[in-house]
Amino acid sequence: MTTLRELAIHLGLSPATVSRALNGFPEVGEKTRLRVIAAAEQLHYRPNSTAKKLATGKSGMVGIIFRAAHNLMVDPHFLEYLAGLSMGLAERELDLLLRHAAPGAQLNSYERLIASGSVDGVIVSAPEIDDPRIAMLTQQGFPFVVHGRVGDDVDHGFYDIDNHGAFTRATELLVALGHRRIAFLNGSSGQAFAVQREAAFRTTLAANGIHIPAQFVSHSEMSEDTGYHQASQWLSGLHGLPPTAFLCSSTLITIGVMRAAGEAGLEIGKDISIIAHDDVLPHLRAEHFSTPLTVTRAPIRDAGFALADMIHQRIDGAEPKSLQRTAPVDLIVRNSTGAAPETGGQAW
Amino acid sequence: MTTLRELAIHLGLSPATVSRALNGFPEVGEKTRLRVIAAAEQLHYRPNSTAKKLATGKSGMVGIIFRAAHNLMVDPHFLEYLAGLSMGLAERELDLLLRHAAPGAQLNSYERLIASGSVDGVIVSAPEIDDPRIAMLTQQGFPFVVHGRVGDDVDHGFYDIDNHGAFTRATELLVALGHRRIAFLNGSSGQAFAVQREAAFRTTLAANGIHIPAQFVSHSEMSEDTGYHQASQWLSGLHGLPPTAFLCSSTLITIGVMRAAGEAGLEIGKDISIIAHDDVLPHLRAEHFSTPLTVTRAPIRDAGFALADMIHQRIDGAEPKSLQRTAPVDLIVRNSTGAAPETGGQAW
DNA sequence: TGGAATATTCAAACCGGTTTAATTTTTCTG
DNA sequence: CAGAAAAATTAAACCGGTTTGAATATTCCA
Repeated sequence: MTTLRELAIHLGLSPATVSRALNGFPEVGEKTRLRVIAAAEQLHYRPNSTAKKLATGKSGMVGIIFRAAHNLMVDPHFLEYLAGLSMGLAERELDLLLRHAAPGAQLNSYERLIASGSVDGVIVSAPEIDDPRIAMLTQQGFPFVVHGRVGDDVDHGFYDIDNHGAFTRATELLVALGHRRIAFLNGSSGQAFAVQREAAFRTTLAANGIHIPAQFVSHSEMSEDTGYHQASQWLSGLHGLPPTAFLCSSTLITIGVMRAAGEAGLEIGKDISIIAHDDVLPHLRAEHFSTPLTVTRAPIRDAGFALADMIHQRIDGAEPKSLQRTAPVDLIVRNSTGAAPETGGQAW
Repeated sequence: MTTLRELAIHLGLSPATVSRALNGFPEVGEKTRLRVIAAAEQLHYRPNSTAKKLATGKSGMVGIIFRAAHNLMVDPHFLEYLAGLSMGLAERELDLLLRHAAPGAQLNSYERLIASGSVDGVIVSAPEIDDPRIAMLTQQGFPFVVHGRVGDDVDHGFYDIDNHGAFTRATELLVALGHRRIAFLNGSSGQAFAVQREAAFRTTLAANGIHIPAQFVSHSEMSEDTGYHQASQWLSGLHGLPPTAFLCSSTLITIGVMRAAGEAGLEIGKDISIIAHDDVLPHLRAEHFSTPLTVTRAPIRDAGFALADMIHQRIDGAEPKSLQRTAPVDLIVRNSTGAAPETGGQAW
């Protein structure tokens, strides 16, 4: 490994000039700069990133805590998100520091990460409404951006999709199709997005004079399993008349719902309608399901990409308030929705 | 941010002693050590990781290049793998540096990563048979381990599953069930694992006197889409008699195959048999498919976990040859396999 | 109690860059 | 061509730790 000093000696220059030449400072003579660059190239000189970090005080890294545990399923959406994030960061010459922390150790893990100076900024994912991580980061004044919105007037950067608009339109569509018994399979109750979606759902139904009993709104981790079990239970009719429509917070849940519907002998789009929110997992394309799904669509990869830009700007001193973005969501009608069956007229 | 120097002044000690006290060196007096630790605690002292890295020459990080591109699907297996890796690394106080690089820029990206001194070691994923990354890393003498085996007698650490054994047994099962027309949906032809699996497949068939025409072995990215298209084509009969059994290199491919079979009106496990390799994606459980799948099973998360230990040992100077492990694979028979239909007796 | 052996502590160099302040070289002006 | 201004270069300090080699305290033994 060639060091800057060696390179300087080789050129008969001082380290200071070499450093400046390589970093494009204007006070270096043009002929000198070319000489330095050529020599650096020839000797395969690569500045030691650690030394650079120490001297500049910038680590060139953005941290993200990977919430996982031995028996915990990791959310596949996270990968798409990570893809967007790492691509966006790479374009800005930033690296991603990925550290694992068990669910209970999240806050402490963020604290240690920033106190050690390993990263210039962090990304907060899957925030809850009064997320302690956000409180801590705000209090410390450390650069961060959030994936998701936890309030209308916050002092940090965030990227979110228009959950309210999306779930309002989805609910309106079902109502327009004559559905009166609509069950909602939502994400975990603490999650900010789940709260927004449920508010949109309830508001829209209330505006149409429809009441949904509490037991027909479920909150759980979004997986095929939970979708299957919840839908099976509802369709069994043991807890009241079965729903005629399902609103699902993810396509993963929907696979389970479709399995349950299939076992119950129901035809999707006819006996039962389904709308899912599609974060766009490339290997799980809602348009290719046995019944192509009606969805509210917003690629989660875009979120990662946008957040990469935001954290970069934030690190460079941009005002948090200027880094708040809510992306629109498309409602795409396909075959999984249809008019409510005649037997569906009776409300809960 | 408290620095070591400040802490030393506060204690009336030299930085050297404080450093030693905190790092557990034996030459520090016991009472001094306690005093230092208490003060560090009280002043919330956290050693600056960058400075530590520069002084020790160890970055405490392991690099991995994330192969992605704007229009490129990222393999969902990668997330499970990453989960295992980051958990294993966290246990060893190592962080993961994740950097994106487009498919064509992989080698250069690895070179820059190691030349900059950002990481102490790297993980090589999805190797091909004569992988230039492996050649480069070997030549540079840089610590690395590989996920997958590229040869029988190599000089680097690796973790692989017993692809040969798994696909031998899977093929034997199909043959024993009377199948003579077995199609194979394999991974991309360059991939090391795909080569191993195909060798096992062909060897086993040859031992049983069965010949499979080249067009019934496909090589592609493993997704639902490719599985669907390939299986549809084969089942159409345009390219020869349709297969009576499918061997699939992933459960993702299998979803597509099942869709194609459904559209062709075939009952899985009766009209047609399927065996998949299951890397165990928690949100896509083969035992929960509409027809529970017969699989060769090896959780890919285990690979990440094992590789974390290996790269740690390698960084600490372990011999590469001592870090080579091949994990066994279970064959689990469920409902997607059955006796070949009478019409299936004719070989290709 | 003196001197050697042992246990602690410290000053200073070092890791490999960046950056400030000072110095030397070159160019411009009268 | 002298002197001032501008351009180019450098020495040295610095980022915040670790580590070597020397110095100081303490303990041990005769």
